[in-house]
Amino acid sequence: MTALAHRTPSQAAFGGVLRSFGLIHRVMRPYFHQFGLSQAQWAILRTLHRAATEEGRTEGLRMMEIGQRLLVQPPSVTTLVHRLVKARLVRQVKASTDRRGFMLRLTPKGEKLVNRVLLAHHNQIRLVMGGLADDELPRLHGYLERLNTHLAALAAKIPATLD
Amino acid sequence: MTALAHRTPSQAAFGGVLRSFGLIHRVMRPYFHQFGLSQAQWAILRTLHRAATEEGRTEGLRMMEIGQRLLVQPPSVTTLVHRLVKARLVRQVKASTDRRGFMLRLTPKGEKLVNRVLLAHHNQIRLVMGGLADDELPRLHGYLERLNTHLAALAAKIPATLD
DNA sequence: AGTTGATGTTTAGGAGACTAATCACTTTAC
DNA sequence: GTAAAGTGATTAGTCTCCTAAACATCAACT
Repeated sequence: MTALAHRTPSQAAFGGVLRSFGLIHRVMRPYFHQFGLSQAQWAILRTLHRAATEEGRTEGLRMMEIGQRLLVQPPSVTTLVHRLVKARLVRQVKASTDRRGFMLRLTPKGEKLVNRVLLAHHNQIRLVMGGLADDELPRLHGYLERLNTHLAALAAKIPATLD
Repeated sequence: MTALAHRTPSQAAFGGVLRSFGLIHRVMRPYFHQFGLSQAQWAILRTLHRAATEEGRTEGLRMMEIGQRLLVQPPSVTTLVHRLVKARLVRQVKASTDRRGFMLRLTPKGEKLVNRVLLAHHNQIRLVMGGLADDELPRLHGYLERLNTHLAALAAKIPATLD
């Protein structure tokens, strides 16, 4: 009918990101389920593992830090971590200097599970991203990185307008 | 420590998509909130509007069809639509031929709201995707389209293995 | 020392997503 | 024409995420 039926480049790319996420979620859910994990739970385990092995944060991470890295609010971290603690994959270590909070670390059981997942992860991610050629992946990543920098600035600005 | 700390191109691009989605969600939530909508509710209204105006589906869409288009399972559609019906934005029309289901259409109030959102939408999406130049957006979209085709094939294959 | 304010986490309540099971109808097959 | 299989939608129960409000502790100022 009208010529406005066509989507602009912005809208097409925007929709592409949303759809990619939805499809990735669909593919990754059964994968994580193999290990008895959800995507959100894996994200926390991986974050703790990375902090310990790649950043030397042997004392662990605070709840808040995890939330910031995963773009998730504190209450979400609370319940998620609570389940992981019950499953003996994560433990809370009292910080002697500040009795409000504590540090989160992987238990030996948690580390073992993370290593088991990591063994399969390389191939799984390659499978998921297999629609693109080796020289295209860095370009896609480059676009997304710049988009994400822009989005982070936008996201940081918006809550301030509600004051 | 180890050389394995670096992420592969697949992992970097994969993480980029997840982060883009998270940041987009953060930016779009308050935007939709202006109109009293959530992102999921808007997706349904927009889907019904597109079907009616661009596809000539004046009779409306079935619950199932909405779920398929939005990559969402039937129970999610049920509760979401129920709220929109209560808000008088959507109505269920009995299909005379099949008494199991019904067709969903926008009410006049719903159409008015969709048009009001669409007025702002162009600019909002441009703002969100503003981190990229005009000639980059189609390239990003191209990559995502091919990725999504690949992912859709993967997603279609996986549930079959559970039979 | 004692309020005041800032910070870290939890609680309460709600929306959106899922799976598995159920209900209501249609269609198919005997 | 009735039983069986299939299809459209809902219910029940769980998980993840949110905002707003409470709670607990720390820091700072008088």
